[in-house]
Amino acid sequence: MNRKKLPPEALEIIAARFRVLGEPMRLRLLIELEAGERNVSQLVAVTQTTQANISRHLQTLTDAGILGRRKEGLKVFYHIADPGIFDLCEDVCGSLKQRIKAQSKALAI
Amino acid sequence: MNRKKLPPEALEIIAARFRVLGEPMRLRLLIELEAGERNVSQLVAVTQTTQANISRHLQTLTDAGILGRRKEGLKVFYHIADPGIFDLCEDVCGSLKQRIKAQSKALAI
DNA sequence: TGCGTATATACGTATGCGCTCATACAGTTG
DNA sequence: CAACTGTATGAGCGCATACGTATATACGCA
Repeated sequence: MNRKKLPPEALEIIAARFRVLGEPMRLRLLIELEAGERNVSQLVAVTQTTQANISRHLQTLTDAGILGRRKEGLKVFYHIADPGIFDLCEDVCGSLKQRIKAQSKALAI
Repeated sequence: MNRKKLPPEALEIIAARFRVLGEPMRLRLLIELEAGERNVSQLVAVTQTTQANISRHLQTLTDAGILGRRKEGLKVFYHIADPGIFDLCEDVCGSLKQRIKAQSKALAI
């Protein structure tokens, strides 16, 4: 890909995507939803924070196209709409592991 | 990978990694450095911002293990230390393209 | 040693965002 | 309709951080 040609707006869009994933609570929600769809109350119960907070994070993730929603009566079920997200996490984890390993070797631990 | 078992600290570390990539200016620097190592002045010239600002971003990227530095006299040359970063960007771009395509289809453009 | 250049850092400011509380909205049930 | 449950949202607070200005540090050279 011709990255050098990317205009500033494109960079901003890409950066925004990264920022969405830059919150532990949102990663927590994604991991929880990887096992299957959940409604808001279920997620609140698992994450031990406010329902308002969860709702906002879910909205952020949905706006980013990462989650999808489905209403069923009073409840709203969220699910992973872009599974590619987990490849990203995998890459990051791999990268981090490699760095830790290199540091360990450097310190001769 | 057993993501469900990831403790909060691990999530914070991963999120921090994403946050580092969540700034357009830093992405700009990474793209510039993809073509080869550059010193600070060269990067300042290309990015049209303050030298102080560039220095800080370079430090952030270096602390994250994404960049490496090499001093040569007065100049400090930075280079990509973790090329895996570009795979991440590639994934994000692919994900975004797919989403845009889906939206286009939905709107019958 | 003194001067100029390249880079880093201290400081203040502004902005964004995550969080909570309270409340509004939507849908179900009596 | 009233009462209740589940979810979204407005308002305000506090913190993190990107940015510019000014200054400090590191290095080469005369």
